[in-house]
Amino acid sequence: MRLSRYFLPILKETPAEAQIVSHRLMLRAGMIKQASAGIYSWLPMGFKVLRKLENIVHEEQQRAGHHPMLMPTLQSADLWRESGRYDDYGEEMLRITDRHGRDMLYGPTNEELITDIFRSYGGSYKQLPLTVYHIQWKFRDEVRPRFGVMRGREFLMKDGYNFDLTKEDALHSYNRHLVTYLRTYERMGLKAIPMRADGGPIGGDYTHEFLVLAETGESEVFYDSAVTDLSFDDRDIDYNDKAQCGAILEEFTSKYARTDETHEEALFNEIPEERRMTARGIEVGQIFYFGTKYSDALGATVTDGEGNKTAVHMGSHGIGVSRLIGAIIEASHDDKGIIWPEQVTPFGAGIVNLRQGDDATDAACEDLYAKLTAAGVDPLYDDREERAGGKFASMDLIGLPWRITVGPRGLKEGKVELTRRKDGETIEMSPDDAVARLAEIYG
RNA sequence: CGGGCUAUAGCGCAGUCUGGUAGCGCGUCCGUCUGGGGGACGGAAGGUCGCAGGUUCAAAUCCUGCUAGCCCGACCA
Repeated sequence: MRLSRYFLPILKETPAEAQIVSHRLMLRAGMIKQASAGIYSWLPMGFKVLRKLENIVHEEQQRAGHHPMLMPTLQSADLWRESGRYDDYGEEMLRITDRHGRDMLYGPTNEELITDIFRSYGGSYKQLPLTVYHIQWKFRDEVRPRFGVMRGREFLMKDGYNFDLTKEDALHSYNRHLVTYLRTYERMGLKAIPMRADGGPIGGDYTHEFLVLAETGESEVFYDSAVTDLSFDDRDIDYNDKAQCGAILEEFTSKYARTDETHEEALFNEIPEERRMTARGIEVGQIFYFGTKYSDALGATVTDGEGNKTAVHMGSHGIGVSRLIGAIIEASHDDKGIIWPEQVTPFGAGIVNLRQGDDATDAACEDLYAKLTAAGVDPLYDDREERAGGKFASMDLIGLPWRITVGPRGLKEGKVELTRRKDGETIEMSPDDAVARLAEIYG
């Protein structure tokens, strides 16, 4: 992409409403624009990152055999009356009346709808196990939306639902989801720690939240430092292997790690003192096993091998996809701007032309742009009539992991500079070497 | 939902107390010089001062009502 042709409204000054760093940087980097309280438009670069996150979620869900689908944002109140949650959910649920006077709602989650779908076609245990999911906009009418996309009212969430014949099978689904989540967050360059959680309005005894450690996190967390040493490292997983998934759950959840909601001081104090950590975290996902709560309420049954009707065991699992962008920025930035992990960066590298209009420099940049594009690096070429300082500041702000700096001085020696955003490390090399290097990084 | 606050040009702000022809910085557009970390100079465009009503010869400014947004707390993916 040529920056001169892109829609990237970079702000030099911070809009007054933004308090936390991810919100400020997202506004300044031209990723989002507030439409009303807690509701945002996603501008091209923000949308690009959002799509990348969605893709990672899709890939990891489908790798585990979960099926993508799409349910509507608007739902009928009838289903929610049937489950009893129409009244329980309270003011957070946005209620709407259509022209016929029918009560509708903008879905805050989809347990009812998916259970209704399942029961409509259900019947045999032979269909099980089944896990379906979708990535769809949700609405929760927060009393006080804030922090940009971190606590919006409208937000993009991946929510998945598993249907199993027995509790044992459903717990395997639970474990399997934990594994997919570990891998998903790792692929986004995030360290998200599973912590024992509270069921909340969705309910259920088995539930873990995934938290990204960050100073601005909304939850206070308590954990054994041994959990942050754990690393998933792209293991080869057989998602049907109950023992393997169970072992991973055991490995990642047996150490103490809890939010303030479930924290128990006595248990915490059993950890050796030097490993007792208190910090703040951003919740980016949660998994639940809630048994037959919804299948009982809504009559979602299957016929088992002996001809008896039995309620299916269910679980649900969510990832706050739009919130993740905020979480990634909170976890990865400096005073100059965002520092994107390579896995989710909107563009693989930036090309900074220090002397726009100089024939040799322009030609070198064009050549780099073409080669990087061909190599799949997806470069952003800053071809604006700007001075060097402005271009550097813009690149630092939007936070692409790599920058190629092209100027007449270096070109005389046949060199450009390759700079890593994370630490500013700069190496001079030939343009072709820079292309090869980036092609390898993103290959 | 309790408490606090804000609304003036695309963004950040001053002007409001004490009513009298709406300003600054950044950004934008044009030109010249410049050219490796937000450069200089010259010129230009851009505002029913959140909305409605009232007081007044005169309202961004005073009064009333409304709307939107922000912050702290309680609550939440």
